[in-house]
Amino acid sequence: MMRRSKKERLEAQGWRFGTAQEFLGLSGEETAYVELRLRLADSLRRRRQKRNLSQTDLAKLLRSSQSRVAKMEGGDPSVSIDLLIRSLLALGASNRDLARTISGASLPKAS
Amino acid sequence: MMRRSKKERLEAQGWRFGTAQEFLGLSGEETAYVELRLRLADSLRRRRQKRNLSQTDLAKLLRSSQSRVAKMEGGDPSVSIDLLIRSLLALGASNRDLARTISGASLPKAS
DNA sequence: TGTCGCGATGTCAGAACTGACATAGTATCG
DNA sequence: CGATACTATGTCAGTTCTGACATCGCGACA
Repeated sequence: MMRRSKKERLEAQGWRFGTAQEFLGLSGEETAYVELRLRLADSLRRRRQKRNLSQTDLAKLLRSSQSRVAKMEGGDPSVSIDLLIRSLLALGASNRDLARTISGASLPKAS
Repeated sequence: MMRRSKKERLEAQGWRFGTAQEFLGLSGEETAYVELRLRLADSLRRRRQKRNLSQTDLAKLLRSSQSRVAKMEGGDPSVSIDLLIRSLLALGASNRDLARTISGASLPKAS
């Protein structure tokens, strides 16, 4: 499939945010996908922290595990967007919230 | 996991749109998830049709199969949001487009 | 120093998803 | 009536994702 290129792996786990096309040639569609993942990941971490939950707490809430939460927040390529979205919803995000995050409004002022 | 309840199956494949909480008791989070899937599915079909592509054409474009495209558009529970999003991106949707779709702006005037 | 809480990373068995194939149901056109 | 084009549905082997577990690093605190 088109999924899971070495490029993406690098991009996603190397460093979280670089905003853009970076130095490797990804098609617009691929960058959009990667950025989407990272935005959701960021949003998840933020929501969790705002609630003063540890990753372990959140894991319990999601019926998942601390390690997976860490991977979600870290933008690990082994995490699907599905899982990110379900987690955000579980944290009380609305569809509108998701939309905001996805379109890039989620990083208004970093920490 | 929280995924794939019989309810969802029914909801998702029974009939496409009912807009709301329907008669089965889904939590807000669950409905949001289901609606999200359906919105993306609808959006995909619309984009494909706007381009005058058959499901087979789109399948080729996505390097997938006609049957999977049919399932994507039909909101089949066996299709992940991941795949829907990747497909929409492949059809040229931007993150902003996705956001619009997700927040519900995607059904302005049906067919 | 020890240990406690928190987060990151690697691994793996089991669950979920995917492409492909077969097949069936429509509608349109000679 | 075929034949053709398009979509829907079921199945399944191969791939990907997921939860759980183990382990490591780091800072705080006594």
